[in-house]
Amino acid sequence: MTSRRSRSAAGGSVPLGEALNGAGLDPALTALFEKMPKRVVEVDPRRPFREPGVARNEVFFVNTGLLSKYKSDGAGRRQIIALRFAGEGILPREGEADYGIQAIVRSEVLVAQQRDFDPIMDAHPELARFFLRLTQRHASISHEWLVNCGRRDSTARVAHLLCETAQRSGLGQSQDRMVNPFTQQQIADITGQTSVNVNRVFADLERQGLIRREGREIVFEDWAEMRRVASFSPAYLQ
Amino acid sequence: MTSRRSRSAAGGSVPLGEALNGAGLDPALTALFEKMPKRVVEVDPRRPFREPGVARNEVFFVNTGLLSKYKSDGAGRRQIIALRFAGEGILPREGEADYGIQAIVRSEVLVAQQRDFDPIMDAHPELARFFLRLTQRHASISHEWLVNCGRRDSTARVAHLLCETAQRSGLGQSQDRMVNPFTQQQIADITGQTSVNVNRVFADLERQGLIRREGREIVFEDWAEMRRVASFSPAYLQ
DNA sequence: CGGTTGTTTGAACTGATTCAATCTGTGTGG
DNA sequence: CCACACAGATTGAATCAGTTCAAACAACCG
Repeated sequence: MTSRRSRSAAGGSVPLGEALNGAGLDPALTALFEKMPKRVVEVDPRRPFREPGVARNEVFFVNTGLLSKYKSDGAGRRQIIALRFAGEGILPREGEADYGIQAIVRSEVLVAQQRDFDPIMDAHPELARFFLRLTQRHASISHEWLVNCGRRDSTARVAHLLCETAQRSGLGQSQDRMVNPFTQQQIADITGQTSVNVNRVFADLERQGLIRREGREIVFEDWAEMRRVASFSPAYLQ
Repeated sequence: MTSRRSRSAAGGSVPLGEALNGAGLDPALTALFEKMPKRVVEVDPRRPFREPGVARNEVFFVNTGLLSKYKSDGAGRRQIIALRFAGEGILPREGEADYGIQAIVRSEVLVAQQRDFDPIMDAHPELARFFLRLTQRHASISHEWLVNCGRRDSTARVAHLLCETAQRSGLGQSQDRMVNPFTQQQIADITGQTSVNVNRVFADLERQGLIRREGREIVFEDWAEMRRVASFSPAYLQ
C-alpha cells in the first residue's frame, strides 16, 4: 500500500515533539509547538498540494512520508529543489513563495498558520537560533545538490541521490536495502535529467553490481563502491 | 586596475553598519557588530583564501568586491555554490566547512572570530531571527541556481547569471552596462559547464544582439529579451 | 476488463565536452 | 621602450553523453 511504502521509505513516523527534541530544542519550547493549533493533512503523491507563486503563510512539518519543494524554469520544465523527510519542516518567508510543494509518497503533514507560529518566535527569540541551524543544514544540502547537478555525470548523480536518501531516511548502518520512494521521473526532476536516462542509469548500476532491484526495493550490493561512484561523503548532512 | 574593477562590479563599498541597517537590523545591534574585534583583509582573486575541510570558526563580511563559496566533486571538478556581494557575509557552522572560499575579484573582507561573534548572538537572541532571514534569502538563491543548472540550457544559464549579477551588484535601473567580474572559467564553475562552451555562449549572446562586450564591460542591448532568454524573474532575490 | 501510471527499449539527433592550438592583453624586469 | 611570461579568450575538429520521440511493456486498481 502507498501509505506503508511511504512510512518505510521515510524511516517511519517522527512525531513533532520527538523530532524537535532530537534536533536539540529545549523541551519547554517543544511543548509550545505541540500546543500550537494545527491541522493534520494526508497528502497524496504527485498531486497539487501547494502551488508556486502563492502567498505562503503556513508552517509545515512532515510526520510521515516525504515532501518535495519544486520550481520550474520558464518553459515549465520541473526541478525539485529540496526534500523534506519525516521529522523535517518547511518555514514560511516574506512574500509569496517562488516554489511549490508536492508529496513524493503519501505523507502525513502538520499544517500550522504563520500567525500562530510567529508569536512563539516573538516570545522566544532563542528559537530563531534553532531554526537558523536547521536552515543552514538545508542550505548545505542544496549546495551539495548543486555540485551534483553541475559537476557529476548522470550515473554519479543518481547514485548520490540514492546514498543521500538512504542516509536521510534514517536507514540503520546494518540496513542494506531501502524502499525507493521515487519514480524515475522524480529522480530525473531532482538530478536534472530525463526519466529515460534515469532508467538507463538504473540498468547500468544494476549491471555494475552496485544495486539490485526487487520490486520497489533497492538492495545496495556494494555500499563502499556505491559511495565511491557517487562521491558521496555524508559530512554535508552534518 | 583590479581593485577599481572589483569596486564597480560590486556596486561600490558597503560598510558593515550600513549593510546591516539596510537589511533591517536594529541600529543598536548594528553598533555591537561594529565594535566586534575584526581584521580587514585584502583578498586576491583566484588565490587560495579558505580551503574546504577545515574548521571554520570565523565570520566574514564583504566590504568591497565579490567572494565565492566553492566545493568540488570527487574528481576535483570545481563548482561555485554561492556568491557574496559587497554587503553580504558568511556565517560559521558547527564542524568543519565542506566548502572553500575564494575571491572572484580583489575584495576587502572583514574577518571576525566566532568566539567574538557568538557572545553577541547569545546576549541578543533576536539577532538569530535577522540572520535566519538572510540565510533564507541565500537558500532561495541556491534553489534558483539549482533550476539553472538542472533545467536550463547553456545559453539561458549564462544569461541568468548575468541578470542576477547585474541585479545583485546593485546596478541602477537606468544602468545598462556592468563590469563583468567573472572569468569565463568562473562562469563555467557557476553554471556547470566548461569555459570553452561559455565562450561560445558569449559569442552567441552577442550575435543575437542581447549583449555587447567592451573590454571587461558588458552592455545589455535588450534587457527585456535578455530576461526572457534567461527566464529571469528577480522575485527569488526578494 | 479497461484505464492509468510508471518502466523499458530503440534509433536518430544534438548540445556540450575534450583536446589542442592559437591569439590577445597585461604586467614585469632589463 | 622592448622582450618575455602569463593568464585568459578564442577557434576547430572529433567525440560522446544525454535528449527526444515513439512505441511497447508491466503493474496496479476500481
